[in-house]
Amino acid sequence: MVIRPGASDPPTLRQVAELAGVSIKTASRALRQEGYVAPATAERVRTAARSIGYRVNAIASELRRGSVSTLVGLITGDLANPFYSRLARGVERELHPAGLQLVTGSSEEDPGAEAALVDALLQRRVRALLIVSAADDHSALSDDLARGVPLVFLDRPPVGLLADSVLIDNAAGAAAAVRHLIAAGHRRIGIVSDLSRLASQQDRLDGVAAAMAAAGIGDWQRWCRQDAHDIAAARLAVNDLLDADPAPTALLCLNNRITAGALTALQGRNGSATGAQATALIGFDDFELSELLGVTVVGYDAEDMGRAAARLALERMDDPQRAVRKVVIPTRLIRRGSGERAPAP
Amino acid sequence: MVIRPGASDPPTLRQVAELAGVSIKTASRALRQEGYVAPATAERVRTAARSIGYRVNAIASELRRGSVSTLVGLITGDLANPFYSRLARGVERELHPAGLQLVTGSSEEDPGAEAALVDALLQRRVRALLIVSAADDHSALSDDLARGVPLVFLDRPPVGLLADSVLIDNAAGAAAAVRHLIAAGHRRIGIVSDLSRLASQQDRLDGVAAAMAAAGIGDWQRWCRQDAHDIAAARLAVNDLLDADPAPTALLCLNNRITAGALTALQGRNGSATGAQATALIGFDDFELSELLGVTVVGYDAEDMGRAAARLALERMDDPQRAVRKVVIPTRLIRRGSGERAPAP
DNA sequence: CCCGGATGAGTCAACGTTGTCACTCAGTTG
DNA sequence: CAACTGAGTGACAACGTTGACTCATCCGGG
Repeated sequence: MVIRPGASDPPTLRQVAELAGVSIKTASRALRQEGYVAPATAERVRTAARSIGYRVNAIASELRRGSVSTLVGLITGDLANPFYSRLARGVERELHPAGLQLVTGSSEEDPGAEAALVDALLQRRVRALLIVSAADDHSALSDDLARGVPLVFLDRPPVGLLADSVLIDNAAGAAAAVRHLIAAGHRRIGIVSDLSRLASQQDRLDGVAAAMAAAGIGDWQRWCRQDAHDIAAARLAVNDLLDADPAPTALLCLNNRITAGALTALQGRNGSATGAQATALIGFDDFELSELLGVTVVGYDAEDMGRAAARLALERMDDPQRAVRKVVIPTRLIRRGSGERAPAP
Repeated sequence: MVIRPGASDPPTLRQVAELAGVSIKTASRALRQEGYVAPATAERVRTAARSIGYRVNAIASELRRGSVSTLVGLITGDLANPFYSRLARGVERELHPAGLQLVTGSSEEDPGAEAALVDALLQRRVRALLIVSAADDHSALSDDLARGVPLVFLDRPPVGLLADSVLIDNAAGAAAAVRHLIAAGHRRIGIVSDLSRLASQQDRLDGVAAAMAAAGIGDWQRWCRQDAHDIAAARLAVNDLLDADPAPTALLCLNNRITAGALTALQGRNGSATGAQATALIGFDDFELSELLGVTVVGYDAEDMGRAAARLALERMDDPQRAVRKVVIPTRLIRRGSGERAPAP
């Protein structure tokens, strides 16, 4: 036995009851305001509880009530990415009024780590699981889904599984951006995307392809660079594109990190990321200070995505049998200058 | 009784044991790799567990083992603020190898909401509680602290309580910024700060006062604006300052939101936030794209703060009796141009 | 050949709470 | 005045897991 001075066990209901001179059950009733307790007794119990700093043991309480916790799990790729943190805020704000709490975990985009997290959260009997998945197959979760654990896929659709999801209208947003650039006179448009295995990136590329095809541009893939997963890789990819001959006159960056990398690359070349002579630029995902930088983006409300996902989860808790739903978050082209530049003559 | 088709209870150890034809305890031993189980038996148990999708019930397990969860609580003001989300990432990265999980909650800077969150997390028997507190008194937590719950205060020090903390070297950072501006020739320096009740803001103002005094500048408070809690308020405050007569020739913004507001205000006035003729500017807190914008800042490593806090918590779990520690995160003046501009003639 | 230790397995209680049932005692009703 | 009602209270079991025991068997050494 290890002696840990200063570390004593928290008070239990039994101690409160003894102090108040009642049975455990009466103490429980008094604290939970169940009724059928004489006002004087209830007051004695409350005083006793306060005096020893009693707090119900949620672990015991949950076990007794059938192992249903008040926790909801959220798995993302990286807590510090503004997109994910806005998602998280939306989720949290929607859960809070329902008395639920958020447990977060980062997969760092690693399917193995993600599976381990899912497992840990389900062991903890979370009430629902919201997940921005890095995995390319989710059939392993079908048992849990069948068992009634609300499962909501965010940003990337479930594969091999029928579950609720909240997705961005990726293809439409990317297509609109391409059309916007083409309308400004561009024909050579550099496309930079993140990991090609991510469905969201694929969808954006599909949108690009559709818009290019509609405009009769066949060789766009010459100026397409994929798998730029961090800012540094994006910068390299953009520099590579701009060194091509002929170089693209416009850039479309398929997520916020890539846009940041592109801005850095452009600044390195022109001395200014936003100079009037610079290459036209549209970024997918809005970002802080994008307005200040005059960057045209394909925006959407990330916090609202989180809220929508949380709502889907809450609704499924109420009715496990309802039809599977897919919420599509619309995108909006926000013109700020960088996407409206005509190609250099 | 409510019928909820499709929602069945998750499998228990007892079911695994029955299926494998062993006792519950043997099943437990096999799954937990405790030893003293014949290889063939262990394999039968594992197969049974897999076939029915068994997952230990962490709630029951934790109760049995003394109500110690593997959760660590983190309370911040706003999940989506990049400062907090970096903190969270640091915490999470340090906790993960220790097998602990992060539960997050936002107080929205409201002491009442914060108290409710603390209560909920302690009811859940979190292993430790990390908190960026909006409250101005923490003596209510002394019971829990005495009971051995590791409590770590982040960014803002504990009041009325002796507990571990991780603080930024606010006064030194702010003083360095002021000295830097003075060295560039400025005498009228506008200061904009967030809620004055926050200790971190007070400390930064103390640093400002010290540096001003050392330079013999006595009337600096003329150009000091407080309680600018969001970007819009900061923009207003900065505009107000720049309309003063005489106007300040430099600005020091005491957090990241204020800097964003100031940049917006400057852009509104000059057409460009970074134009060479603009007012000099230094921001406290580094931010994404600050390099791109050429903004001089007082920076520090927020992720490292989170890691340090998590480490303090882990160490206190090992030794509840160790002396209270305060980790001070150093700041660094990062010169990017905006803080090096001389006053307009 | 018997004893001691290692191995494999099972029984039982307990963690702290809450749902169910049962009991007591006033007060009311017929 | 017996039967009934309901407020107030308590005893007990159970949630699912695991630690502390116990028990049987087998094997090697003295």
